[in-house]
Amino acid sequence: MRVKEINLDETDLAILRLLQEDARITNVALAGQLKMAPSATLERVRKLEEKGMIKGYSAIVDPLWIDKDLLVFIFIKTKDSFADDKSARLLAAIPQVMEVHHIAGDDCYLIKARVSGPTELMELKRSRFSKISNIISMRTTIVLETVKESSHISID
Amino acid sequence: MRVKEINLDETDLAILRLLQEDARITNVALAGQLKMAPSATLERVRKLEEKGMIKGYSAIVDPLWIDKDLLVFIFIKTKDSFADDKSARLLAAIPQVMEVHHIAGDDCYLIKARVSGPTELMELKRSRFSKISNIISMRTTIVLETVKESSHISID
DNA sequence: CAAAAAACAGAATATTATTCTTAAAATACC
DNA sequence: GGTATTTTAAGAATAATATTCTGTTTTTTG
Repeated sequence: MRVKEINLDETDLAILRLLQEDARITNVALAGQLKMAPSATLERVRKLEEKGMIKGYSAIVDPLWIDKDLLVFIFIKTKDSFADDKSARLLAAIPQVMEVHHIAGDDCYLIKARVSGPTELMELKRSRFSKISNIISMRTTIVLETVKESSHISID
Repeated sequence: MRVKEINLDETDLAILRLLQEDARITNVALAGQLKMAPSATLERVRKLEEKGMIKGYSAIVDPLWIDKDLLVFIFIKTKDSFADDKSARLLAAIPQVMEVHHIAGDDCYLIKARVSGPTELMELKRSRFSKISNIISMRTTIVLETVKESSHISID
């Protein structure tokens, strides 16, 4: 069931595609790609931002350059009741934690985190995760190699 | 063992932080934040881009607005030899597939994908994944709720 | 230490962003 | 269907920023 009324037209979708590809494209270039006047595309982008369809813009930084070589996925089981996301919020507040998903199945949450290596990973678990009293168990999956890592959502 | 020589100074790191937060910040505002002249920050950003520390810039689109409500993580086991990433490349080429990680453990790959719902998920498995002959098994984890999803890497 | 390279600052120039106004298109209402 | 209203687009004018260039300062190298 649709939560949000879908009223994006094909031009809006094209704008989203182009901005996912290059958030720093000039408005003039964007207008050129869409065969529109710059003031019209500017207004469209403004609207997409204001209404929350575009939540922001981010630089894609190569993790190797900033000493964050190790990517891990951590499955966490907590004592939280289903209506309570206190642990999730605590997890989300940890800087190394990039993603917190409430998942179906035995475990409660799937965490994606980036650290510099095993040392920081152990420190993360000992000093940050273990402070969250509702955590019952943790299971870590180590990423050996990343073939694709994109925040790009495919727009039909 | 460091693969890349780390020679980013504190100003470079500050630039990366600011651009992760808002990729569309004007160079003038960036320079203002760093108490530098705009031409100096422009040159710095150019260099970070050229050398690959910044791989690009992306708009963060709210998936709900583009009918991609369902987020799944799929564990895939393949017959690939360790030196062969053919399946991974085929998986990475599928538009709905956002991430492909080679992981340690029983399964070979962890996939992150976004689809509109169970129907598209089944279609993805039947029509795209099953075309990859080396896939032995698939195990899907459904995300019920996302508490945090950021591409933001914490820079110390 | 001297020379070379890298980084910075500031001015000038080019380009783009933004605002405003008007026109056109789409939607809503009767 | 016709009319009124709203939304969207286009284009001109203005403001702001991006970019280039030059000279100076700082850092690195031998």
